[in-house]
Amino acid sequence: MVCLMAPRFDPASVTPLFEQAADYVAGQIEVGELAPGQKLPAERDLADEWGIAYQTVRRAMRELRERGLVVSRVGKGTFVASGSQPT
Amino acid sequence: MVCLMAPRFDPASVTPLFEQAADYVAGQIEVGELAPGQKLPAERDLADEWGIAYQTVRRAMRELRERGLVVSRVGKGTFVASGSQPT
DNA sequence: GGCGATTTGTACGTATGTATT
DNA sequence: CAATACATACGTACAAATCGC
Repeated sequence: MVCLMAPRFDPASVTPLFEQAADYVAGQIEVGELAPGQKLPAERDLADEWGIAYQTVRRAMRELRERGLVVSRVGKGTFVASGSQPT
Repeated sequence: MVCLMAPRFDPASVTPLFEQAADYVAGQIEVGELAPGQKLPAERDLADEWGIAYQTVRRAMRELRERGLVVSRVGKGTFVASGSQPT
């Protein structure tokens, strides 16, 4: 099971929460903590675990999708994209 | 067959729809209109009858489950919990 | 055992309203 | 005013369990 421990995002930071969240996941992928094909927790679960709003997680995931780092499918989940490895 | 007439929930109210729905069912149980062991209509049917979204009914049912008023089983349905009577 | 219908459960996608900064 | 964030609600797709045939 993928964990993605609570990374304590900072609401007071100049970088917005959705950016912090996206960068955090991107980092986990780069480091290899999240492997291609691996399923992420549900967005609403992440919202709960991270203590931020669902729509903020949505936006973070949108960022990651646009960067090609993850792929989402309705009814299935969000997965680390194939070819998102640190070479 | 259990009916649970359309109670005309108010989308403009400060109390959210899922809360209104949960309170409505809870009231029916308290009054004895719904007896322990009795099967509720399917969640999607309730959504239709009440004119609200399935996921909103889901959340109302979640509330009721957390209050111990109903029990749900996959493939079977949702039932009024034993010990949910008005004493 | 298989198949279809029923029903709850899970999950992403989208829209809107409100509050705060 | 605009961007961010939160909460609610609706829509849709996919999944698993149960039951009757």
